[in-house]
Amino acid sequence: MKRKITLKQIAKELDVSISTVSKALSNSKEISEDTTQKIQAFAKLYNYRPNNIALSLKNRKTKTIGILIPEIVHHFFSTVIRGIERVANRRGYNVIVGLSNESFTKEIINMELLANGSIDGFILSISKETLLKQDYHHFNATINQGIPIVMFDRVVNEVDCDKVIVDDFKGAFNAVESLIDKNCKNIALITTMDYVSVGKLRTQGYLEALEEHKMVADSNLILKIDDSLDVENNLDVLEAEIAQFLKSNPNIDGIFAVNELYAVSAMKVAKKIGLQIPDDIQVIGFTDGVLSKHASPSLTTVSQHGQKIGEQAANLLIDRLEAEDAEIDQYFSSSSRKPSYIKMVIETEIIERESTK
Amino acid sequence: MKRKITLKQIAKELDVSISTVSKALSNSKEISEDTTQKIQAFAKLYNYRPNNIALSLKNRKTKTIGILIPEIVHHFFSTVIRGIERVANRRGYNVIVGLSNESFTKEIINMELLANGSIDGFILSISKETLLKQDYHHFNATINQGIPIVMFDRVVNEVDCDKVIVDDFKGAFNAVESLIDKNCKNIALITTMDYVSVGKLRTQGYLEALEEHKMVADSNLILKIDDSLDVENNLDVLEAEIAQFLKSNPNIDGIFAVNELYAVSAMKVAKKIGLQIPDDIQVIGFTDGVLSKHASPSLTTVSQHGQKIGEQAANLLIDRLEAEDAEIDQYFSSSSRKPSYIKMVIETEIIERESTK
DNA sequence: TTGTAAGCGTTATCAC
DNA sequence: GTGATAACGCTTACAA
Repeated sequence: MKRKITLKQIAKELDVSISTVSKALSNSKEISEDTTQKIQAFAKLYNYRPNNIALSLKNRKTKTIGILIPEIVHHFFSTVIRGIERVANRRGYNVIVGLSNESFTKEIINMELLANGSIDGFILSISKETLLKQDYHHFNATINQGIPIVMFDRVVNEVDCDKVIVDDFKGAFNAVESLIDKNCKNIALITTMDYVSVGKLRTQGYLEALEEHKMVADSNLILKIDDSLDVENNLDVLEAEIAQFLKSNPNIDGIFAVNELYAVSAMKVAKKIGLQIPDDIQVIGFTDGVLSKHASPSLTTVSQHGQKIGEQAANLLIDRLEAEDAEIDQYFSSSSRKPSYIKMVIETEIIERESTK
Repeated sequence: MKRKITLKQIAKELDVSISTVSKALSNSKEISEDTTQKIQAFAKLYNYRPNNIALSLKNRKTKTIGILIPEIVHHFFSTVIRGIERVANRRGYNVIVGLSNESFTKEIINMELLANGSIDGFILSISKETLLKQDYHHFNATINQGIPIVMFDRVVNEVDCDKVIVDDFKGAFNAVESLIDKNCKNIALITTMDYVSVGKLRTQGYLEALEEHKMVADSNLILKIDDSLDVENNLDVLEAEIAQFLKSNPNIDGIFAVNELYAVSAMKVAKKIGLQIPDDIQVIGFTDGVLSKHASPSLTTVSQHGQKIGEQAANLLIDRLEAEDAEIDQYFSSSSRKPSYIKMVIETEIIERESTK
């Protein structure tokens, strides 16, 4: 077993100094043609690669991005990671992943762990518990330490940083409007509790669309799912709730659900109680995942373009990191004026499938 | 913006030496009660945290695991990551993710990138292109450098390392046997090309089960999908192929598919051509993902327990990493005898749902 | 009880 | 053209 070779060892073998080796390998013209040749050949032979950790320590930057998300077994989030990874890789960065598992404490622990030198900046989406607690001090603390953050999807005004979001409001608005266009008269909403900002915004989009079209919002047609039920693993509970809801509102002829699972479950229940989709009832979901594509009938959805979100977030973060560098080079000071942050909105798009006419 | 504080700064502020600070913070009893108190208070006030990178350099270990997988937008792989992250975190490790995107070259690049000091060991699943090329030198090179690897799911005999696999053969065998028990007489197989080892093993399980029950395998009943078609994004092609297959073999009354997508697509097609599931035709898939759970009818599958795979892989890797440490401590040499590797088999389990009787 | 110094692997500055 | 030295932040013999 041959451990990785270091500059020191090369220097010793070739009987030159470490700095000569270092310079030769970076093609410095301070070093003679001859020695450079010799050293490079030797290095190649022994497959020399500079040690990342040493470089990180020296340069005070790690060239790695910390991703902090609530959950990874999740189509949207993993799509975002793929986007981040893609541009990170292209721009010479690595990606280190932490999962908060929707927990406030785990979010903080993970954050502090990575902030101690392991990463140059964060891309994150806030955990539900944090949103509920409305305690964002750890984000601000991190930013104050000089570690930039880019938030995506679940973002919050209380933290001053770059953000990438989808237009949840407009996405929902368009979805509901499209149901109206398709002649739905009694459009139901299946949503989450309000503290999840995206749920809230989508609800608002729903309400606004109705209003815009002079339709009265009926609170009976709004079903708020208590997701503390861990619905993902209690499908029966979810379906029972929806069944109850549909039965007590037989006039419903359109459903807008704020996520894929709710939409698919609604279709399932609707079929069970004998409704034809899309003839008796039309359904649109939010988030374009595997479920939508493969459900039967396949589900019309509002696509969030997760990969694009990830790509934009990564570009935003890396741009900022590299701008910092430039600034330090130029002014020998990074503590100058307060930076202004960007809020980037990714357009949603309705993907028409079989669940609507 | 206050950058993170270092030992040096604390030392200067408190007018003591760096080593005194270091010792005080680690509660060394070399240092007087008094100074320890003072230093710890100060450190707490300024929220001192040791710099990970410096520690990594000093200790020559990073306490981070490199995960290298073909794809992240994938239920199985993300489940495995979740498992890895869980135990890694518990045992004080971080997780850095690289995606090969099924490409040989990207796998190598990623591997070399991370192997230069960024990680202590790898957990990986081999890309399709690598399997096709059968070129595994980069894995062996990494291991020879003293960086341990744990492979999972897509593994290969040519590389000597710890492995965690599911019993693809037995899983398939059991699935087919269960179809036989449920009175299927003409069981079809929908599988991948042979170079994907898991596809091959599952195919063997299918054949063996038939044989064991004195049923003759009919090559007409085996459909091999050419996944260079990028079937995931060409559902129509896939469904057309399956439709063709089912129509030309109307006697099929049971289907075993080596993945979820094939199974769900088969159900869709079957329904379209008027077959009742499970009455006319029963279906079992492999890999228990979201699709299976939410398909209608919901799909009976062979569950792979991805999270458990991840957990075992992480434990295996960390055990080995920490065993190395102990060895070095004991013998001042790690180049002793050749280690023996473990191949851990995770049992599969059939999850009965509506697609079988 | 405290401090000095070496070392982890690099690069950059400066001297020879 | 080459090499010594310092520095990145930390730990740990070893000296004082």
